[in-house]
Amino acid sequence: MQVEPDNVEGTAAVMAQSRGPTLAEVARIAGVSLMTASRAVNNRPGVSDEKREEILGIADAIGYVANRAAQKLSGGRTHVIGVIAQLHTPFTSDLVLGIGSAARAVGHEMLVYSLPDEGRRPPDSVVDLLHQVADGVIVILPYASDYLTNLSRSHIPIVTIEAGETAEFPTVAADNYHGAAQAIRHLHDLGHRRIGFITGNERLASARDRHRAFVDLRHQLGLDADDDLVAMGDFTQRGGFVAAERLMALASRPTAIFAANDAQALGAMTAIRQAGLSVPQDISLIGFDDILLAAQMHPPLTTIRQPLAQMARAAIKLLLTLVAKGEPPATPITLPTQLIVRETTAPPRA
Amino acid sequence: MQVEPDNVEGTAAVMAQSRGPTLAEVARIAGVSLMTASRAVNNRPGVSDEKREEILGIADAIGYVANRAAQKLSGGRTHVIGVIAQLHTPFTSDLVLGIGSAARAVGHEMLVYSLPDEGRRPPDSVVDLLHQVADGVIVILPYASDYLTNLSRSHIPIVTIEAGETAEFPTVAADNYHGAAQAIRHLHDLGHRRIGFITGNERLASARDRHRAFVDLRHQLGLDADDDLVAMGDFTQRGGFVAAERLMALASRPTAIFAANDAQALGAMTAIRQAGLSVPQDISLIGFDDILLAAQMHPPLTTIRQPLAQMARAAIKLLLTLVAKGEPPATPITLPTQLIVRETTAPPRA
DNA sequence: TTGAAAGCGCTAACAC
DNA sequence: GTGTTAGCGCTTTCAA
Repeated sequence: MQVEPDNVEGTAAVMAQSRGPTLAEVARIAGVSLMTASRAVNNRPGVSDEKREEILGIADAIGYVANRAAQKLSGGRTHVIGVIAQLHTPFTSDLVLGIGSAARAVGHEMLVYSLPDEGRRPPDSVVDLLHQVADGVIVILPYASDYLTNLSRSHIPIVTIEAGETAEFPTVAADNYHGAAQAIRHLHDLGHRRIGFITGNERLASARDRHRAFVDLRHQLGLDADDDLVAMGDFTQRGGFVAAERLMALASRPTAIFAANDAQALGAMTAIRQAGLSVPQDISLIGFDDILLAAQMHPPLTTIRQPLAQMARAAIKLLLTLVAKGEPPATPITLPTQLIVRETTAPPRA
Repeated sequence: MQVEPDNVEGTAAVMAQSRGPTLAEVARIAGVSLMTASRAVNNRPGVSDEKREEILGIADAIGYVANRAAQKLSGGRTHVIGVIAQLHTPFTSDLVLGIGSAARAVGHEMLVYSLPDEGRRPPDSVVDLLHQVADGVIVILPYASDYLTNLSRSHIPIVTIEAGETAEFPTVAADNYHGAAQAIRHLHDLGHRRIGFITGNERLASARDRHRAFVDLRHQLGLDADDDLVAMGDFTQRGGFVAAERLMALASRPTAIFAANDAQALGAMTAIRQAGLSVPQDISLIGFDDILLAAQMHPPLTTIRQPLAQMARAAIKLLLTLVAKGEPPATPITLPTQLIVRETTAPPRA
């Protein structure tokens, strides 16, 4: 059952190229030059309205579909945007969907390259691959990987979502610091004074910002500040599980836990239950992201919502501007978060 | 905050084309012709071993990356395969990841087009778009959409996973009939005699096969056969919720429910709980697919596993063969399923 | 085993 | 407003 590509290709024979109608045909039928047809089809100036309409009609009639490979090759715009993301991660894949909608809303299509699992090194040329068909690329930084360094070589229009170690590219992100602050304040308002924190993958700025907010707020609000209350996570569900286990094993357990993202909150939920406790009666739990799943858990998860749709739109806008003007990266765009209170947080036991 | 693409493009100015090294450069440095370089790089016969190695070395040294758009345009192979799928659906997105791995395992890359939500009509030209860069396309049929009809026009190498209404393309699928039979047998073995069924979206062959198995087995095993016990679903979580609500409202409730997929089982779980019952004490629940989430639910879901990795490999193999030989579609490939017993099934209450 | 010529479908640049 | 020319980077012929 092993596929042997070389073998298969060795037999290459028929190669159904099946090319459809081309611009040349449209032009021929319309009795105009290639360029006039091109201008009409691409909605550009330089064609009389009547001719334009006629050409468009013909194109539609014979089912003309622009060949993006050819457009790209000749230096044109394809109206395709590429996205590089790790589809395994819930927040990331939700975000990809949002980018797709945002792209379509402005007349572009989206093509996605799914980064392989961690550990397997992503091919260096992925950005090139996407750029060979897309006008620009949006990179949703993976939870782990020094991927950005590879990217910085290429001079391709790139926008990142969630900055990593370095910030060499135009970036869109949620206000992670204030979002995390919202979470802590919510727990504090409910009466919690002993709050545990599960960190994210601190190679990402988002994780570091959330951590920083936790430390700052804990101090500002005068909460218990044992080092034990901070457990290292990595943004994965498994990481959240392990970290929460450690928190549960503490002599003096926290009455609430803030997980740096929803995936970890999910893992924490399992650990809490395995310790024979229940949420929110024994332990309150709050996450970050508001992934689709958060509302569907039992009980539904209280969390900090990242403005996914807004982030997607902002990233697209940034990218399109970059593609068009080749402008230097503006300052990072930061979007506000929102506290979503569901059923995993409650006042602490008396 | 609205993006106006035309506006943006109007300002087009710099357009950083940033092209990297080309084959021509490799050839020039190596002191050979373009064709020799091409043959060497593509691992094809017609080049002496020493020349080949030298050329490969140079290509590597100057960071040559093949331009797939150009390859495609001139009728060559790009070693990219395209996937069209609805990323919203858990099983589908799991499968996409599997296809990615399978593709990489045989030296190909995968590019994904995510079909927009139902209701919004997918652009007809998506297959063309993908085919303009990929050698062939794998279509994971969406839970709803007469998408296939649009596809049949194009003469592009296409393999589908999960057949829909028609079966015009080479297809890979799990053995839905026997998988569903496994589910019913499992419940029967536990002692259940009154089993509810939540159908899938019956526009897909997979849903119809599972339904057929339910009806057949129910008869063979002499189970209760009220019409009420079959509730229509659509493969979505919401659909499962609504269908289960109906089953819960029955005067004579089933003691077990078979949901045609895991997403619906998730929805059913919520409905069962809202009816004040618990799984599996009051009602046993079994799903189909074994999505990643199934094992992470509380309690973990008993289900029928589709052989995802195998399906992915088979689809890739089929596609590559099709691309190379242009052979007529072989008979559909059917892969066996597996019963995964977790914690949502138990003997009925005495 | 190697190379030269032609062209894939399109657009930028420059005519008119 | 319209057309012509050239060429993107590669691979297919076909010839040596």
